[in-house]
Amino acid sequence: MRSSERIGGDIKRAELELMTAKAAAVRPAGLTVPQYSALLALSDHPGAPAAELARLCLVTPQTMTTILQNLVAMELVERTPHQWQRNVLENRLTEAGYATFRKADKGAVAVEQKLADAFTPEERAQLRALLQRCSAVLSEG
Amino acid sequence: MRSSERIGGDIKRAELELMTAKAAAVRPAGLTVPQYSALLALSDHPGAPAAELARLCLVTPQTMTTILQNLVAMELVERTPHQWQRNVLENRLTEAGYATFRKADKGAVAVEQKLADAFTPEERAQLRALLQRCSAVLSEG
DNA sequence: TGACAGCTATCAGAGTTCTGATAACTATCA
DNA sequence: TGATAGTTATCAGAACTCTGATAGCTGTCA
Repeated sequence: MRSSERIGGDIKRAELELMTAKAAAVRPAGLTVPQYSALLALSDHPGAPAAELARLCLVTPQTMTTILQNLVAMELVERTPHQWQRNVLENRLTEAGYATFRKADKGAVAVEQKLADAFTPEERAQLRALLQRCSAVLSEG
Repeated sequence: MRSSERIGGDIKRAELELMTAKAAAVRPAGLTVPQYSALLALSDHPGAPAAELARLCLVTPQTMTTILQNLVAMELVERTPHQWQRNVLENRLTEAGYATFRKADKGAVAVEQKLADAFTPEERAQLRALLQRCSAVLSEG
């Protein structure tokens, strides 16, 4: 099997370009892409524990802990003990965190919009269906 | 724009599953995916300097240096000064490096084959064309 | 009540990846 | 010859990411 016949390379390259474009889009807000992803998840799930944010962002809990530590240091996120379960820490956006997220989100949405505009609705549905089949096949075994 | 409408998420998820599957495939050989990628590039380009391997693997030279350092420590790669240009270091697979690469490559190729088999030739061409359009659009601006 | 599974969090260690800055060599061109 | 551009390599710092191991809490079920 020659490299030129491998689908994986095309997926990787597209993901790489996506990350590069998104990184450039959220950098003016002072964020990295994983930090933006965490803020996005947090804006949709206020008070979610780190483990839940990790599932939403497709990373491990350890990774999310690292990301949250940096966001707390930047005073964009607050971690407070859960009212009932003392073992759980609730995460919430601060005022500054919400403002920073909105600024970064404009850039990130622009990237997604640019990507979406490159396809007809039919092509878009086709691409997503094919990608979802990739995910399904790969996660089988 | 809702998250469910974003193409980026599908690309990311597919790439994530691909990395997970490949990681599992090359782990028995004692390699990580980036290490395998470096060995693959090296097997096609014996003696290539780190900068060229970095371009082939779509990473920065600094990253490739880190990867090569680990591979040298594992005695899978040898770095020798270039005969003419003293500034350049040539990288070559050792015997053990070649053996390890072949073992890992079997697993990696199996993953690619499984992925390819999930599509008809027409679908495969379609998917690759759509992904390449993604890359092109994203790297424009 | 006690054992167990499943959730939470965290520490430790390693590998990958980037940006930014620095240095040295080669080749070209004024 | 000397300046410039384009290579190469590397150091320093930071962020992200994983595996593996440990510990506490909650709920269920025997």
